[in-house]
Amino acid sequence: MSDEIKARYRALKDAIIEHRKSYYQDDAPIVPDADYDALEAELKGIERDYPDLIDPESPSVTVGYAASEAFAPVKHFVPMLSLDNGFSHEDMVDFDAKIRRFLKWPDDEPLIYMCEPKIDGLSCSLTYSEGELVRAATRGDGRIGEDITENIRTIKDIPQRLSKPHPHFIEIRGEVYMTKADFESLNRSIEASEAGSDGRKKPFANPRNAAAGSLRQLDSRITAARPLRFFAYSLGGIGDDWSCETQAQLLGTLKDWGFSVNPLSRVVTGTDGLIGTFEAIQKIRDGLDYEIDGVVLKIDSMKLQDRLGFVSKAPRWALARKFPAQQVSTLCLKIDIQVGRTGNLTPVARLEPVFVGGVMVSNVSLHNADEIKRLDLREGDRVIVQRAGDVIPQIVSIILDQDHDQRPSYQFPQTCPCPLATPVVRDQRLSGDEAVARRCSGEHECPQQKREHLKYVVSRKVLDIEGLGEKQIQAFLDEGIITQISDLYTLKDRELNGEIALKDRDGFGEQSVTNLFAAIDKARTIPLERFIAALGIRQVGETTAKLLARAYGSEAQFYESMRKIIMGDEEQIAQLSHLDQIGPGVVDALTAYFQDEARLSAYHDWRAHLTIEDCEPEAKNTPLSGKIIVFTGTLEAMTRDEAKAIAERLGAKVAGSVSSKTDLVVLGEGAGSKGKKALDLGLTIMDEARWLALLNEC
DNA sequence: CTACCTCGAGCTCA
DNA sequence: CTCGAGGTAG
Repeated sequence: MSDEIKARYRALKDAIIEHRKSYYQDDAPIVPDADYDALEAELKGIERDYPDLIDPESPSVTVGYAASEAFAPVKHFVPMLSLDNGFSHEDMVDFDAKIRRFLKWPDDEPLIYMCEPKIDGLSCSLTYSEGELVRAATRGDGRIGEDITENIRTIKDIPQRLSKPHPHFIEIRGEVYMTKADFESLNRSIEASEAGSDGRKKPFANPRNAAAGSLRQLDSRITAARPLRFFAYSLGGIGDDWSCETQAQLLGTLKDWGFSVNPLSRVVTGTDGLIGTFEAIQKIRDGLDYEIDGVVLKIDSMKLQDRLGFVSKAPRWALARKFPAQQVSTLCLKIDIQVGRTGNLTPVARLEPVFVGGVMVSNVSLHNADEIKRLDLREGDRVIVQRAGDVIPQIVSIILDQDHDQRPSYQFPQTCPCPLATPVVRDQRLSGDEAVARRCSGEHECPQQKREHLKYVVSRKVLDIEGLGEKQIQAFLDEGIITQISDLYTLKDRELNGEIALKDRDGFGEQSVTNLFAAIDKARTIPLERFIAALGIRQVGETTAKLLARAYGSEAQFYESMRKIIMGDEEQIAQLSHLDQIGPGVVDALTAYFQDEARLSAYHDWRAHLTIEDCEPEAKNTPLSGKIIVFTGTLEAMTRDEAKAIAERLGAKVAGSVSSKTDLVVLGEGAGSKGKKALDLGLTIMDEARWLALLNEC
């Protein structure tokens, strides 16, 4: 971080303090309010991007301007990652084996792990500057969370100030939770009071939701009245004046600083230790006064953690071993078919509502017809339901009762559930057999598909038209106010010339109409990738749309190329197929879309109302981006796996063998034929020392 | 998939 | 006060 930013930060801080003094104490402001606001905004921006700069005396910290600050986005200094999940002892053994392989760890030497109960609460990151709590944030997407500092300050388990000695800057991570006992008594008091002290009259569904709800409170006095607690368990960013050797040592230090750490955490040896501790914790689970959903296993040594690093979004050195999901039985009342925005048909089981894993479940996706066949599920069957992988409920099996055979086995409908009752079809796979998924053959004619498509188009992901939700869209379609996307853009004119009267509709008024028109006007300009995604071409979701947008750059290019492709232009087809991640399925889907007259005309109708922004090709940010690298021979400083992981993190691809497509060959000790081949092909070659030097540059 | 909080707007009744 | 919508969490 540059000294300029530090200097600017200090200057801003001093200026704001000065201005506040003159405003509040002398009642004689020396700058206009707007200028003052700009200073505060700039300070806030710097603090957001560089949390380690935050001075405990900062005006943003010392004065509680809570209301405007609540839930503002904050960047984590170090991202908050998720953990890989394990569901069996075997997964734990694999976890251990993978680490051994990666580290080339000697077979006769067990690894040391830390096992900690996995608290079922909300993860949270606390920033301390010079030992003072200056910022608390939710996890968010892992990179950017929400500012909940004022609410976190009300939690008695969390020290406002760290005991000494402490680093000058540190991010501490942990879990906010509520004990079962506190949850019960909170709910009792909510039920007892006519309208609770904070107005809430519905009891919470489970301790985690109670904790989550309490943290999202705008008025931190309400949060203060809720019995929240906190267990600290890890670090994010940290100043270089402090370090520790092991996770065990870290937990000890966290305790010294004044945090609660979970008393059940244990250092164990090897897979026997992992399994034993997991089982021990599982045994006492129900007796604990807080909910846990598994055990987190971590390599205890920080040095090894560093060497192991990360795979995509999760550390290689940790595993969340989950307890088996709770299972309950209930009745399957009915099997409905849902129509997706591209016409995919998904069966959904409607259940007699049942309490599983902390919530009432009444709908469960059945994914496809094969799943129903596998379960042999029939309407009226009793079923076993669980919430898998934390969230999504699923039907595990049916309970075979006497009447099961009497009930008709489930027949996937031959026609779409929509009023048009269009025939249901299955796509041909390239291999010749049929895909499992069924689809409505009505394409955009199908009213349900149309509704889903429109819902998607107005959603945040595409046009981001606020105020048009499910209800209104359904109503607009029902009454023919909108029949296709382009009708959105004529709403305003039609309102003005009296053709329609939105403002007289139920739930609409002067204001809603104004807001809606403003939102639609804003949606006249969209980026190419959103436009492509919004077309609702099968196989083309957000990821593929982005890929295509990058490849073609502009709508004109994209359209021109598609037009050529449907004419059978081999060159264009080849160009499209050669894009990374684009398979024949996507090519087919694009072809089908652009050959369909009706869809094409909807395309043009919509296009006519839009300004479509070109797509900038992504900047190559590291010297290794997109390069194909081959390692050969024995590397000294790191294992092959590590080298591969590092290279991939920098955007390179690692190949197993040398070819003319290879960009770079790294020669280790005793390199053989690959090195020779690379020489023959005249490729860029470097030894390990050069490679390490290159890494340092990245 | 469900639960929870917040917000804006409209509705209702004094 | 009630409703729909938007957003977050796991």
